[in-house]
Amino acid sequence: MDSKYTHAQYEQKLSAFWEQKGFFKGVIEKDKKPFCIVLPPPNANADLHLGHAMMVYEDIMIRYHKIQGDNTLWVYGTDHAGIETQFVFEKHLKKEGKSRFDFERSVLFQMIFDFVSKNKNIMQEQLQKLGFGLDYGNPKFPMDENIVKIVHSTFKKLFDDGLTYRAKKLVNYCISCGTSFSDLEVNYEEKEGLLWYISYPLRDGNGSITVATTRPETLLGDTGIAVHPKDKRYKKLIGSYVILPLIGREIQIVADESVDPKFGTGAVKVTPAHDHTDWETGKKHGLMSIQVIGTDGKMTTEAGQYAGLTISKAREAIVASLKEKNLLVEEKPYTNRVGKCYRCKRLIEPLPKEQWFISIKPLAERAIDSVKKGEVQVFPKRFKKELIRILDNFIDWNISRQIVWGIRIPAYKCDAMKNDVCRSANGWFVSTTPPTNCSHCGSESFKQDDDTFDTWFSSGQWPFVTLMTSGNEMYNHFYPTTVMETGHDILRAWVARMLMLGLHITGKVPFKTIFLHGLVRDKHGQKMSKSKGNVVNPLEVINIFGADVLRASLMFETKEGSDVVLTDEKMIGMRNFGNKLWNIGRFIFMNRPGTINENVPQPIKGQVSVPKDTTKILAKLEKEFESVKKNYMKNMDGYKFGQVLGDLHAFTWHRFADIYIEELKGELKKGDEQVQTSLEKMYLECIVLLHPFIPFETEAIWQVFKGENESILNRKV
RNA sequence: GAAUCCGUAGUUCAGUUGGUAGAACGUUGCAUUCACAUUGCAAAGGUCACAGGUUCGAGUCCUGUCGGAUUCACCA
Repeated sequence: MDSKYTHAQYEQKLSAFWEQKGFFKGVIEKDKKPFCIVLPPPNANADLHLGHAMMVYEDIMIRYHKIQGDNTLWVYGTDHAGIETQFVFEKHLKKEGKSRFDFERSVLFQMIFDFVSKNKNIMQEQLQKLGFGLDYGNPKFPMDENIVKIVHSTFKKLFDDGLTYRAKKLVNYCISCGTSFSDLEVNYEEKEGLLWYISYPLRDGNGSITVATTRPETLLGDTGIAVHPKDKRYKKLIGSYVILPLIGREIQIVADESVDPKFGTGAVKVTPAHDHTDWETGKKHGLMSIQVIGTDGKMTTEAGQYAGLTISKAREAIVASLKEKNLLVEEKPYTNRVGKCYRCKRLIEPLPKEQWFISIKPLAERAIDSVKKGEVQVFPKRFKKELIRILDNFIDWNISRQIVWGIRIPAYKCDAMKNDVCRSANGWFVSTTPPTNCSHCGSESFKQDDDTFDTWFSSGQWPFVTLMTSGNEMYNHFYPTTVMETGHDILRAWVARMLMLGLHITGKVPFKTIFLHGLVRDKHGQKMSKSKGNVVNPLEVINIFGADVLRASLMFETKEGSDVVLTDEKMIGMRNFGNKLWNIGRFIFMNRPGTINENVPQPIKGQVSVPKDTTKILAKLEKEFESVKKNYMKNMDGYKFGQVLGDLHAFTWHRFADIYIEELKGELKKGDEQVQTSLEKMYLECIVLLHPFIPFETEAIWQVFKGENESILNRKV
């Protein structure tokens, strides 16, 4: 053995060894206890980052349970990450001076597909570098044909169960590009403009109320006025009506907490059809939504005498009329943030568009029930309350996305609408196979919804789609999965949805336990982000220190579920620990019976060497180790991995090496067989216990002692 | 604005139903023909954020204040 452990010499070799031996291949072993984790699929659009490295918790559990003799499966897959991937891909296109509008839908889809396929391979290599024992031979991707099929049938079931509906929602619409954009694609900029103060007369003739707005032209679509419920100025007006200037519509004054009494006059006009906040306010108070601006950028017929005018012309005309009628109280300069199209830089217009929604309530109730009953356990415990709160407040889920890169919604709209059934469904029908005619009236005139599913709609089905597509036997054996391990930041976006969809589609919880890890921070406690420039690249760390050091550093001195601080000092400490571990082995190995040790120390002159009671010392050590092992099992099963690594670190280094080996050093060197075999046995047991945390080095040590073709993962007990 | 978490040694963090304050790194001193200097031995270093309360006893439980972080909402 060398005097130092060098990771570069072993890591890649051992990754290949494990893969070639097929230790992590998904197979059913009926006589063993199943233990299954589904990997939170990384987005196949960029390099590995520390968030992925945190999934080391899963590898620890998989390796631990494999060593315990369970039938383990860690499902591998990547995610298409709809909007984000399309956004990343368009950045690449932009470098070539192109945009998505230069391509047909199908061509664009294929281009992104190819881009993602290439990235998927890179992602796999990088996960292997971390030592992750995934079932790489059976990768999953949402665009796989068999997965798309299940996602389609999930939608059909929800549709048939009456849990989907069509409703309007505001989208970020660009009039000049003629399409809507995701939130990612809207750039907010400061813009100097005016704030207009407009007077709305009260219906009962007792005065008026003045509102401030940056968009007077949307006045035509006003369906309410909102004030803060505690605002003394307006308290007595809540519930009364005003006459909408120029139009004459009677609209009500409502109280809403979201209004800031300090802004403008403390009273705001509510235009649900043309403003995101107003949309929410309108929904809360049951206000109508009247669309006065069309997708062509011109005023609609709802705008009465202003119909057909462009937005800016309408604004001028309306301000002029208000002035004339003495309803314009004031004009003040005002700078506000406006959304601009990232492509053409023009103003984004929030406009209502029909989309698919899922009724969450019945799904959420069932999910809450399963959490409360303990059908699904949550670690750390504090997130149980959080999860219930999230499910309780879950609003209906809009699953339509106006992008190409995604699973296209299998909903079709009939143009003919010949019979009543057809008309009652508004002409929509859902079919999991491409239809040839309308399922209501038989008409051949229909077209498919242009929209794709929200990414979370498919990833929300991930646990069961990945197992179902591996065959019925796999599904029956491994579902519900044992643990869902992920970051607590996606409890709402992902975990809650998996729970709801899993329960509705399969009738079972998708996982028995939820284990949540924290975020990685720098030494100042700051969240890592590219803009702060404090990002640690895991691939770099692996190059310098090795994957074992990265893994151990993420685990050492952390409490389950809390955030992790990753510093150079910690990584150096873990590297030193790895080296110590190696040298303990080296020392025991070089004193194996039969090996000649030339360095047997001579007794120092004048000092009487007292013979040691080695049996007694070894018994004491054995007793100490028994308690370490007992705590190990308890804490591993209780998800206290940081604690476990800390205990093993302290025991192997500061008890086993510093105290006992130091004490028995002389005996070991003199060739005391009992001492040597006892220490070697215990050392190798420690190596096995440490394997889930430090897989490469422990395996390398194992092979030194047991032979090159041997592995901790299939050792004979 | 709401919810949650956190505040313990110079630094990063443990502290498991309340019972004498712990580790790692750093610092200081000592040790080298020794498996390991990526080492060993030893030492110094804490009003447990602050103020109340419960208790025989509080780092731990309760209330409030201050400071930090995250998530959600919002910026007309």
